[in-house]
Amino acid sequence: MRWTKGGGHGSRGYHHGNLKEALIRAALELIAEKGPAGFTFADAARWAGVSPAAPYRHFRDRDELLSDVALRGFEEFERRLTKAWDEGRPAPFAAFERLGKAYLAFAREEPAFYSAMFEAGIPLDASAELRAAGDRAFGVVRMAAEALLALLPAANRPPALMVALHIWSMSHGIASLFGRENAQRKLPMSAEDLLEAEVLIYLRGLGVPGI
Amino acid sequence: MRWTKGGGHGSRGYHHGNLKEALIRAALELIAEKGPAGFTFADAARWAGVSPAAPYRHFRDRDELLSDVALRGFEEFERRLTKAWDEGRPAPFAAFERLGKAYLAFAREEPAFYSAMFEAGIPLDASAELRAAGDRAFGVVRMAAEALLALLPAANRPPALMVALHIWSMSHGIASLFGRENAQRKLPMSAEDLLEAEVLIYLRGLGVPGI
DNA sequence: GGCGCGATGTTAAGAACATTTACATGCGCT
DNA sequence: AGCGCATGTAAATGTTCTTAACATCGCGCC
Repeated sequence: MRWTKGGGHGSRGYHHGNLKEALIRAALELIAEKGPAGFTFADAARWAGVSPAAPYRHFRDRDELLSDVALRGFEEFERRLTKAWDEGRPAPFAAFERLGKAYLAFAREEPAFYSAMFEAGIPLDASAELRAAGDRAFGVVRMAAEALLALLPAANRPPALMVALHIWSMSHGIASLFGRENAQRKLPMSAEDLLEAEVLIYLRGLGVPGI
Repeated sequence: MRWTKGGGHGSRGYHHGNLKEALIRAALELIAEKGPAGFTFADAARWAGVSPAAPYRHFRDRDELLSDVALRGFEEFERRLTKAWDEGRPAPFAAFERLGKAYLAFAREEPAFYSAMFEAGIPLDASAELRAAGDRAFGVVRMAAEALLALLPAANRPPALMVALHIWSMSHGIASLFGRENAQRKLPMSAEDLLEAEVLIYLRGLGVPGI
């Protein structure tokens, strides 16, 4: 019946055809509904329409499923950050602002991915793949930091790694405190504006020209 | 037998004497060991030496227990931040640095509290008490921000609330990404140094004199 | 002093979940 | 055609969640 490609979905036979993908989608649905702790292996199986034992053919346990979700999350995250950065066009500073907005947009639009990536307690080195994907995503921010620092005179140019970590921490702090529905606190401004102002002040502190 | 005060602990009769406190301590132990998702109501009961049904006399469900833990966490957090700030002595800037270090120290020394407060998915308005405690803790940062901004000429003085939110987001970002054992990433410097540098650059961007 | 009541714990029981084992199915390859 | 491996099911076991019925204790009141 070829589920893998083709889109149609009807009754199925003994075999599902693409259970692994279906389980990952189920996890995303369920995490989005009730948080990373709010879904069980059995839930995912039910959602996919298979028996409670079926998931064990694809994942050792719930954590491995979550880890796989996190992996795909980092990959999508990297795609979005890369697209937002767009190699620094038309100017590093404008691209940098897009990067921050993309970070927040990802947290808001893909809360299930974000939860699995940062809040589910999955250690980043659960697998080499996961760490590599996380590193690639961070690499985008680091590259952006380098491009921005190139605008500074070499004399007072701080380490790009440090600046990237700073930017990441600001974005992550705002996203996890104020970025989503279950935000911790009402704000007098949008999370986007709050982050933009924060980054702006920070860059002024670095002495980036034109700010 | 007076458990409530007295410290001694021996065999107990039918009643525990102070089960609610014991359950909260149990939750802290277990969260510290295995993360906020890594303990069950039954675990806590076992740890306290009572039957699995006993906790229901004190908490509606697991979330109410976690919420109580978070409440105490915010209270302790506020105490520590207040002590670190020490009314801005000897100078606002030095006190501000202590505040940041106290934030990270709390996340590192009380990971169970920190998890319950920020990562367990307990909404801040689970109870009015919880929100109030959270607001009081944030109030310390806000007060510190106001004191710092007083050093600026009134003309270019940004809103204290915004600055406090910025500081909070930096601290929280660093604490949750790099602050603890299960940190997401190896760092070329300590989390404390990373945060101090970040705040310094930010304050320079604000134009705080003497930085 | 004894009675009774409310608070606090226990036992017991049913449902849901996790996890393993033995079994069933069917796709793909020769 | 038929063999073999991957994939799914069924059933069984142990754990947890949650409620309901019962037990015990502390404490106020007469």
